[in-house]
Amino acid sequence: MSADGYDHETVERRWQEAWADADVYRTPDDATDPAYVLGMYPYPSGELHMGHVRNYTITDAYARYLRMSGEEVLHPMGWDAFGLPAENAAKERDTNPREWTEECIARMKGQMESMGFGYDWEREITTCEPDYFRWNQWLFSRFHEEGLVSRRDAEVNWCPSCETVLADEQVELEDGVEICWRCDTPVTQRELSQWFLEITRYADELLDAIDGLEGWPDPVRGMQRNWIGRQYGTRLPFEIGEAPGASDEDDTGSTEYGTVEAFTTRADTVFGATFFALAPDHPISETVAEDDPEVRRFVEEEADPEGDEPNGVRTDLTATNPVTGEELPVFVADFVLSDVGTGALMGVPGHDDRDHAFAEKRDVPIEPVVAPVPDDWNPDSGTVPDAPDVSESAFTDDGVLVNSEEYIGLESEAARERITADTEGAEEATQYRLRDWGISRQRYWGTPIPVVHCESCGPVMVPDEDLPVELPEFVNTTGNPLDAAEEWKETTCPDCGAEAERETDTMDTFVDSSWYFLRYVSPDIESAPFDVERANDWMPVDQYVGGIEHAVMHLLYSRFFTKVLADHEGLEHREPFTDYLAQGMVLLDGSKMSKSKGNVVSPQEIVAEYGADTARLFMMQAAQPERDFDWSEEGVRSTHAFLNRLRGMVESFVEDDPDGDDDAVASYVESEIAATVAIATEEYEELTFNRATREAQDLVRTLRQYADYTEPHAETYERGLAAVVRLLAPVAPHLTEELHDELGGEGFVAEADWPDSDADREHAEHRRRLVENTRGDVRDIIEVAGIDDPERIELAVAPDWTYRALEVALESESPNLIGDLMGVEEIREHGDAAADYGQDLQAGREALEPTLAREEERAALESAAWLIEREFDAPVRVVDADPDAGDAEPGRPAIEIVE
RNA sequence: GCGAGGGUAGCCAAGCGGCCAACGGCGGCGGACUCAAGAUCCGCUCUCGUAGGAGUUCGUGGGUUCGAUUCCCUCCCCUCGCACCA
Repeated sequence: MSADGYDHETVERRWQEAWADADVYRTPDDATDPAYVLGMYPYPSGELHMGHVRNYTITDAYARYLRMSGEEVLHPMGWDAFGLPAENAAKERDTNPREWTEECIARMKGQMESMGFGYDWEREITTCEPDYFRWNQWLFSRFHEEGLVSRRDAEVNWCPSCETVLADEQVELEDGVEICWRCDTPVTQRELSQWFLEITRYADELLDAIDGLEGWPDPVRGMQRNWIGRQYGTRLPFEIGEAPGASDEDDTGSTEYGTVEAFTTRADTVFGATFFALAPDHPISETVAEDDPEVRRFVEEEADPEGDEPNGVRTDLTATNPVTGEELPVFVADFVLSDVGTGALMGVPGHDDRDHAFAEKRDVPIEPVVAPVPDDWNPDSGTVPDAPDVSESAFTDDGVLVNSEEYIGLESEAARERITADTEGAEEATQYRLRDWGISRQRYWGTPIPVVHCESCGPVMVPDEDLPVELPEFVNTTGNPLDAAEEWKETTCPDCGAEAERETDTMDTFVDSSWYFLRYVSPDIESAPFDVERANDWMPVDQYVGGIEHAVMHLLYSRFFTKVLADHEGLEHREPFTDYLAQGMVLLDGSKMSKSKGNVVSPQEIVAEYGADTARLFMMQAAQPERDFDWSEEGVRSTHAFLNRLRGMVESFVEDDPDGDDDAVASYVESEIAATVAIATEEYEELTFNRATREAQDLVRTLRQYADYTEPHAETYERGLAAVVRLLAPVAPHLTEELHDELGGEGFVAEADWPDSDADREHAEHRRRLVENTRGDVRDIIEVAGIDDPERIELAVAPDWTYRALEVALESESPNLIGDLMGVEEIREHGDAAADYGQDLQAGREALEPTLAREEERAALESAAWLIEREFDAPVRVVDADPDAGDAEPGRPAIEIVE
């Protein structure tokens, strides 16, 4: 391939070295509020894949654009270096995670450099290094001090054979049985003491502040809102007791289980409650199960919270409806989840689909208590709509209350408020779907949780001066290697000095990534995780780019950390990322590239064959950054051909300076250069590199046609080439660096000034359209008239008065224009022509648009005449139309073709 | 089920009230250049017609409007996220 292309390898290496030598991408510590452009740091798997290349080309192109525009730029890179894959790889290869990770990082860093990504490597961070993760530990202690850390039991997936905890992704489903991915042993659930960060305390702010994240895509904002899932409702107290006669032992037990609160968003349906249900692991269910074999059997064997069918078993208990006083049967049911609401609910089969299904199955009464609002509903009329038929399916919308005693006739919303206010013990309550963040991981390759367990003091934080708690040497064992590291575990209690044991869990790696963007600001600081003052100046990240798969967790955790740091560590920003771009996927034949499917295009191979610039430019022009697109070998080749052509043009220009005149053609090219620069700049601002690069490519075509048509004016032509080189520099940095050099440019193009242009985009687009329309008209006429060989072509620009008339028409508000038009002397004097044109304007009134001014139009046509001459091989003249002929209009010259 | 985003010519894809038979690219066809191939350049590429022109189109069916690919509603399909969430 390089036989007919340039030697990209040499070119790329030359400039990569030159950039490194000159520290082009360094951001000095004394920079003032640099533009912070950041791509999500990668997990060091060892291979850069297309998704990475796309992600980092976007940030690199944007960072380069900003740098050329005169901004100071912060564009760092690092490694999300902790995580399970390294641990597994180490086991397989009989090495240790550290070595493995280091090798991967070295390899990927080399690949990044070969792509020409301009990072400030002085700011590189690696989360598995003690210099980094000690601050995870330090932050954990700060969170603890602020009461944002708690420890409680939680269920985890446990493999009895491997003796380890499994992440959800490591549990496979086979024939409905959850098994360990490694040894196929059925997975069990285990309660372990886990550490939690109390993100729920920030739930309201995390939710409400989403409204302010205007630079985030709406779907992501929606996903976060959804994830937090705030719901307003009512907490209702239900007295639980044994049903009369259910037990012959005693009659006193009607309140022996006390009050259970149930959360509901539909307090207006409380009169329709016909049963009450408890989660299988609710304390009362567990107590009942001890004596009631049926309940025990259900809890232990039948309950299937994952299944679609609502199952349940009736107990001997009843629950007293706090509003009606009615005694409701109590079920233990598997669709009631202990971590949703209070783990107990009132069942309203008439107005809830799931309750309806359950009621049918267990033969529980179904009562309608809310009716649809009638079309002609008048709340003051005293009439009450008929109750709906809910025997077949529930009516789940809000409506008007029926069968609800004193609340009959109220609309749902009002009824909820009244019922909540009137009922003793009821109160408004807010529910969240968001849970506290369990960060304990029973694994080796992570940040040790800095806690010591002392028999008398309990869990005690490791004092700051003893941080970091480093990892012991890796041992290949079945369970958690930290558990096996006896010597490491053994320590003394920081409080009482007694013998104690270290916490053997490590932190979720999302902790690492929740603040890494702050560490780049001052990667070497030894006294704090980050330099607060500098972070206040440099943060937030102005443009963040990364995969949509992190739309919830990583971004939410980062927002949470940022808010905590703002509240307690002097950070003056409450949000980490101003603008966030979720880049689309690179597909192959319409489906996601994946190793397991074997449909992968390796960036390394593309770079070897076509070069980094081709790979980068192809990706950026293929689609908008947020869109998925298909990888296409054809597209890559045509991109490569384009770069070669551009290089050829620059070379022949340098070898042999043209000496054409600064004529009309040159002025056309000149104005196209200005238009291209203006439009491409706007597109770069918007990160729509596909449109920006298309503009640059179109300009190359114009320049080529120019040189093809005539001997170009050297200065104009060179200005065009230089503009293209700069406009493409952010995306194809190596070749443009080379071409910049060949054109005699000073310094690096990477540091050159972004071209400026005083062209107005709208004006330029009008001009382009005028030229396009005129060419099309000429083409039509030649075709229709059957002209084989035109002798000359005349373009007659409409007379002055027509422009005046258009102007009047645009401003006029009267129902008929003609009067307004005829009120103007210079129009009226053109008699029939004016009347005709006036009719046209009136007819097309709603669709009128301003055009170029007459002189601009004339100049545009004169400078574009060569395109028509070139196409039809006949001389073109621009003339003034006969002022009374009426066949030319603004934006539409009259065309005469002489055969 | 709920929420979000989509469905445009052979394919990808822009347009998001009048310049729309609908930008651009790919593919296809024809031509120029070449000994030839490639690259490059110039046309054509919904249907009928030599052409003027006519007809049928922007998921489906309605509606608003002088006028809809563009706005509103119904339904169908696709993608993504959430989901026995009380």
